[in-house]
Amino acid sequence: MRKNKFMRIYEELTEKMKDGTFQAGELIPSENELAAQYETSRETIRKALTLLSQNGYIQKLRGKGSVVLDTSRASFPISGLVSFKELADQLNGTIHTFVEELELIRPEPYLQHQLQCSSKEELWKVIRTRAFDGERVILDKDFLLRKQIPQLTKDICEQSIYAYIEQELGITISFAKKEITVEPCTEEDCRYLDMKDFSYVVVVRNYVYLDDASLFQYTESRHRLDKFRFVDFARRHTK
Amino acid sequence: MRKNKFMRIYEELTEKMKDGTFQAGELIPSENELAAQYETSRETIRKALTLLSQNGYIQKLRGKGSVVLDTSRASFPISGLVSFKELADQLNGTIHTFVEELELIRPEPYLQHQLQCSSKEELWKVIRTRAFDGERVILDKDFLLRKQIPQLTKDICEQSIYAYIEQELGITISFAKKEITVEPCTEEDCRYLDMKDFSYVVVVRNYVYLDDASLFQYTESRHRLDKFRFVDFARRHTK
DNA sequence: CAGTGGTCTAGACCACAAA
DNA sequence: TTGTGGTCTAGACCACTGC
Repeated sequence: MRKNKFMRIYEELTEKMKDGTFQAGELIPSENELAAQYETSRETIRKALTLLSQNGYIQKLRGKGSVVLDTSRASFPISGLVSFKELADQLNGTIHTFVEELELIRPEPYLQHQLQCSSKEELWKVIRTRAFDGERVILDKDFLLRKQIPQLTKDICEQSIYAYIEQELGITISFAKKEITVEPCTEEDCRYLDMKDFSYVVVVRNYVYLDDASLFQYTESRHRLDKFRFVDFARRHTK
Repeated sequence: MRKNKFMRIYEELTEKMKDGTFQAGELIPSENELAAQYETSRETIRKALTLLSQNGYIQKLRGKGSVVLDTSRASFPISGLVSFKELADQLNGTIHTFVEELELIRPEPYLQHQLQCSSKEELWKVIRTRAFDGERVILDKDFLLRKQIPQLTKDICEQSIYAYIEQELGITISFAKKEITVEPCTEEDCRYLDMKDFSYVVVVRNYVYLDDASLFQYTESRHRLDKFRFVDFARRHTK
């Protein structure tokens, strides 16, 4: 057995919701029934169902059962840790990524603060633009610690840095903090983006942490106003 | 005993992180130690620690322990389900809420779609503006189903609809979906807000669901560009 | 090696919903 | 009353960390 049991059950159940075995609005089998079906304990089933609930697939109702939620209606990126590539895959229009800059730098004070590192640390600085249907509307500025990512190439940046880090290097991203504001556009925005008459950009600042709780990437994603969209699915944990 | 044991432990531990008993960067006692201290089973301790981890207080490290994260740096609203009142309590400036409209309506097609209700359903329509330091910068439009909220008064709307619903009516809000976009301002925005020269607003659409998975509130919160800020803390559940 | 967190089990009792 | 999900227990074995 390669995977955790509860994860396997989680995946089998999501499959059944996608292929229509379980329809939105219906109840799935009870925890006891599932425990019997999968020949496991109820706590293990509960772990799988908790995951389903946290990811918006079901809603547990005490005394009644677990109802399947309508996920088709929303197609929300589940809980916001979504890379550009994943997003692009979901869309139709023609999308291109241009690597504008790729170099090693020493951080100035602003970056030292954002990345909580010293001025001696070497940093990868990657600037990319994203074009939808020929218009450059997103400017992505990534800063990564050299000590964790020894090598970075233009090719990798054109694909997905994220995928490279996780799949090739085997580094696991654990959590991220996002901050969204709207700010006047800078000279840099005007240089790289097709700003039209817009004089503001939506700035998404992303702080990415690893499994060992160390901060390792700071990303600034700057979007032209009219092309920005963010979806979030928030579930209550604490009463 | 009024509360769940794991919730009591969760709260005691958050206390210790706030009052400095546990410092950021340090390890908290191991699960076995905590189980002994609190005279409970390890699984119950694990439930409390899982909550702490999901809410950004600690990071669990296999083989090592659980380290306390630095929450002071961010002061993020935990996972995005934050009412205006909670936010206001955290800020310093003078803040006022004005109830501009409060009435019962029948939904037009757009609202029928957003709330998934029929045209015969009665709806509360509440329009409020929020002023920071004398400037009206947020326009909140709330739509609630009459059948769930029989009575609504100007007083309640001036305080917190959210608090009224949860505390007075005993209805529990379970989860919410958020959508953030930037849109040209409408005539309504100009009428109610001090728009200055801004011709766009940040629109946050909120779909609020109850414990029984029924949609019950649709809220549109419209912010002047320069006063908008959103913070999100996303943790990875699925591998 | 000992200690950590991650998973899993087979029970138990509870609060709640529906018939 | 029966069946549901929610909580809790006292064990067990595993994978990983650090010494």
